[in-house]
Amino acid sequence: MNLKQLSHMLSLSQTTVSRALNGYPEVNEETRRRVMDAAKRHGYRPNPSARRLATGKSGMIGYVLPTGAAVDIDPHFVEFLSGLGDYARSHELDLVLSPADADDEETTYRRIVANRQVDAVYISSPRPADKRLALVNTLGIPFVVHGRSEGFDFDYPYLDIDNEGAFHEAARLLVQLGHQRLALINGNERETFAIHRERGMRRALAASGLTLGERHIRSVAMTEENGYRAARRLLEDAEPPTAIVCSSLIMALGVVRAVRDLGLTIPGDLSLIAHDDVFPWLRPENFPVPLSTTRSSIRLAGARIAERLAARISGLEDGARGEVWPVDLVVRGSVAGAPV
Amino acid sequence: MNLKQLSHMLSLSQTTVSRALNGYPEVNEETRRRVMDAAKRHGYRPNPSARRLATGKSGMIGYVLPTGAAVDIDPHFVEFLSGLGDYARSHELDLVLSPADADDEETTYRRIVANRQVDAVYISSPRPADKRLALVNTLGIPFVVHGRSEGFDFDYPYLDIDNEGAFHEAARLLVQLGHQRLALINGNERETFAIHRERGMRRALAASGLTLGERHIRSVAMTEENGYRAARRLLEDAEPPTAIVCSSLIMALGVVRAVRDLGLTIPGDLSLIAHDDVFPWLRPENFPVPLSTTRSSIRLAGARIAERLAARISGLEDGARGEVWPVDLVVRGSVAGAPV
DNA sequence: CAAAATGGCCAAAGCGCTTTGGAAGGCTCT
DNA sequence: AGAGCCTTCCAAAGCGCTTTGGCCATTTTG
Repeated sequence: MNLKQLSHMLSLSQTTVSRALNGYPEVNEETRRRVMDAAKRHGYRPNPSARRLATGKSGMIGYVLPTGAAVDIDPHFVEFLSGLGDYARSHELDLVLSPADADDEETTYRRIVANRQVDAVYISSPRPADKRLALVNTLGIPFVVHGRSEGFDFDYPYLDIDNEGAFHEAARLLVQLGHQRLALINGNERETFAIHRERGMRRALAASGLTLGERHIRSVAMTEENGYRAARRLLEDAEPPTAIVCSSLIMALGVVRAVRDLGLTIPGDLSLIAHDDVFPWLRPENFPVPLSTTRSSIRLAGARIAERLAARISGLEDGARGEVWPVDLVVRGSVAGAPV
Repeated sequence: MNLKQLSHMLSLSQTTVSRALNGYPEVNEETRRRVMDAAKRHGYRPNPSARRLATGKSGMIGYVLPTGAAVDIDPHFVEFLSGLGDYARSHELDLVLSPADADDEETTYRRIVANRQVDAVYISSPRPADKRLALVNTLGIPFVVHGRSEGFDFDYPYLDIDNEGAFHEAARLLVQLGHQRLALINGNERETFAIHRERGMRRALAASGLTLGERHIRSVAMTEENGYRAARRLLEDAEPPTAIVCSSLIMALGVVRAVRDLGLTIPGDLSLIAHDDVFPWLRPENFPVPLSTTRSSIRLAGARIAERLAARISGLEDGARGEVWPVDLVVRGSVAGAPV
């Protein structure tokens, strides 16, 4: 059933039927009702390919997926996707993933924009002065960034959590509990979120005249193994930290293992706070010692980003509105006063 | 730059240029070269929307993503996606995720087929007599199943690992080490892979006159917490198992925690083998006691599925070829002879 | 009361490809 | 020499929508 057939059986022109269906004003309400009714009764659905060709709109949102033999997709991605799906499902919005060589995403961005394959894109894990941002900005496709970049002379729409504030609060608590030597096990130091977390922590320490020595920062990919290694190096140092703040739950698993291997205890010898993106399959309260966390659901962020992308596509949102979500600090058994 | 312009500047008809570009035989090799050359020089790329409208082919593969407030996307999905991307990247194949209400995926399947949004789909985590399989089979869209179903009177193309064999081998090893009471912590019992694993284990036990009691099987969603709970119930039983086979690394984390909480040790009091899908962020060799595993890279499976989907789209593969990959049994410190 | 504005509809021209149904020219073959 | 056959190319007809420009009848306006 296509438009031609439908309009013929209604004895109307394609124009009128099309307009009626798409809510244009220049059609009689009575006629519109007739059309709507017939369309529903015959299960008419406009052919998206044809509509795309005519309008240039695809009704899909895009994501360029960096891939490569040495590239692992972040497990957080799945949670983000759940959130995106939560929103997209009820709006018949599809998501197209375009795999790209991680060393050359630009080609792919250009392709999907030139081909008008998607109406909007989102960008995740941005870095300062991230090229992708500058690119999509000049390409003129609607987008929303999950996270923040830095060092641009233009504004852009984003959704980020208050990483700096979160780690500031975490460190502040530890300092108040008497800890003097704190350490940070961070994610990739080139990503903005990691920079912000470090900044927040430094700020909290500085407020009490403390500093974060180079030896007390480790920036690594977020795996259990890296968490373990980082913790070992920190704890086997001549001046080991008495508290660690850690950028992910998965790394925290490694930290806990290292602590155990060294015959230390949490929170007796070491206080630990980690950031929790809220995975259904790994929960901080179930750690051997319930883990204190800075918590922010990445799934909710996914849903919100989908919502904003949809809004930007339909013109309901414009401008460069940045949105920063506060982060909860949830205190559990893994923090205690500094050992004496 | 579109076909019209290109053909005009070559003083050729659109027909000829189109044919030259798409490798049809009825065009002079000399002309074809000229066309190819000009196309490359001017960076001509056929408009996919137009091509879609004309041919009905989209050049994309689809996946219906079950979502819902109570539905979590499997973290394995991300690894699978990495593999898919490994192949798709070099073939300019995009993946479109269509979020669907987990209780009604049929509507979405019908939509994407009716709309010709994708050229092929893949189906994951099938159950016996899975409705989706019957559906796509009748809808007539090319597909490949990741995993296997059961109880159909038609064959279908799939890629699966030898779950039954893997768990058979794992259990056989444990029996040979003298274990008499084995337990299984499985995934969702309604999914085929879980059924196969249980079957494999039962077969191994039966071969030695042993059985797997109802109390010694737990089927749960694969989270750390569920692994913990299942292990506690098993180990606090009047007749606790001396060995556990576990369907995922994440659940194994919970098992290890339970063992510890109960003051037991691995492998002294309990031998443990888990299935490893090969996550970059959690590796069995880094468990407190290196974990024995049945191992199969889900990422490689993703790449292979993408390859087969592409082959089916282009007609290089047809029929209902099923492909079953063997699974490695990797023995590490977590298994030992049964306690005396 | 003529002129202008409005409401409701339509025919046809795109959108940029692929594909059908020739057609022209050169060749071989009887 | 004419029929028949390749080879190589082309004009034009889709694919199924949206949108432009206009038409007619009715209503409003000065």
